[in-house]
Amino acid sequence: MTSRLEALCMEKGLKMTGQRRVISQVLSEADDHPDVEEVHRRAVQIDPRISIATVYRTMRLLEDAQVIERVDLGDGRARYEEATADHHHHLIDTRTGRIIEFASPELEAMKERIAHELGYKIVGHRLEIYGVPLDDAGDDAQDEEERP
Amino acid sequence: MTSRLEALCMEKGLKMTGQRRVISQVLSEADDHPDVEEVHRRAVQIDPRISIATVYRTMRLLEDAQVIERVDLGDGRARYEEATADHHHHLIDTRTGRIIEFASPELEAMKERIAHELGYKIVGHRLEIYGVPLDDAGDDAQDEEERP
DNA sequence: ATCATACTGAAAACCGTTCGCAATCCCAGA
DNA sequence: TCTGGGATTGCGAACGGTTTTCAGTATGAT
Repeated sequence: MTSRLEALCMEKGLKMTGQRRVISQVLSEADDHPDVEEVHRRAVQIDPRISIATVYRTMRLLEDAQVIERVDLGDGRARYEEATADHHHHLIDTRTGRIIEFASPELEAMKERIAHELGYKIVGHRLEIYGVPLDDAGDDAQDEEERP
Repeated sequence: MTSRLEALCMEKGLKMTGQRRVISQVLSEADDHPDVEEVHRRAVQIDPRISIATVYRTMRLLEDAQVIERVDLGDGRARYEEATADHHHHLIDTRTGRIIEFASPELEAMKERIAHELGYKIVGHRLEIYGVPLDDAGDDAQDEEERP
């Protein structure tokens, strides 16, 4: 069965090897933001003969083909998500590591305006919010020592 | 002569060694966002016997003491700036690498609101805008291939 | 001045990522 | 369907930024 991303790859004219098929499948099924190691872990479960180097190479390939997008969440390793048309950003739950995506047209407009005021045209941007759930934010939220 | 940051370090009760004094001086005089290697380069000019390991250690120390702040501009290495009371963000000129700081109370409020709507309390956040100058944005700005 | 303690330099270890190379695979063309 | 040759792979080595180890040194409280 050909996965969503595999179809996309073929559309883009990428040579479809067994490894790329497996990685595409893994990424199609992922609903989180896995890093390379995690993608490899999942890929190996489908076909044990996939090396981490190939995962690295394939992620870069898919990124260049704009099939996936790299997300730098400041934890020192690259994470990935499927490429989407709309710009969105991430709220990271510092307690659990959960990542919540959100979009805000107003925010986009405001950034656009700020850049313009500074004499610049935006070619890219990223916003990350680190937070703790409101309900249990009372205890150690104040001196939560994060190194984002 | 004791530099601004050196005074701050003493206030915080940090043991002031020769190396820390020099690094504090370098950071006090910096008006840009140097990475560790750059700080080391400048420090060595004042006292050649400072090792890069000490710079790494001192930067971490000063960061933990909230004397300086680490800025991750997505270029794979840590950059630093003096800690400030107000939250500000960075606009990076992708042509020249120039970094422009800016602050926007409205932006802060909007982020606060967004996080709140998602049920979160903000403990940290960062926004980076990558852009090109408006005046010469016409040529290759469209397909500027950045990997931020 | 003394001394325990914290700090330093140098080199090795680390971690995520990329590269070099020989072996292997994919697929356009026959 | 078979084949040839460029693209892709696995492995291990290399890489760049950062941290650590360890023996030697400097600091500042006494």
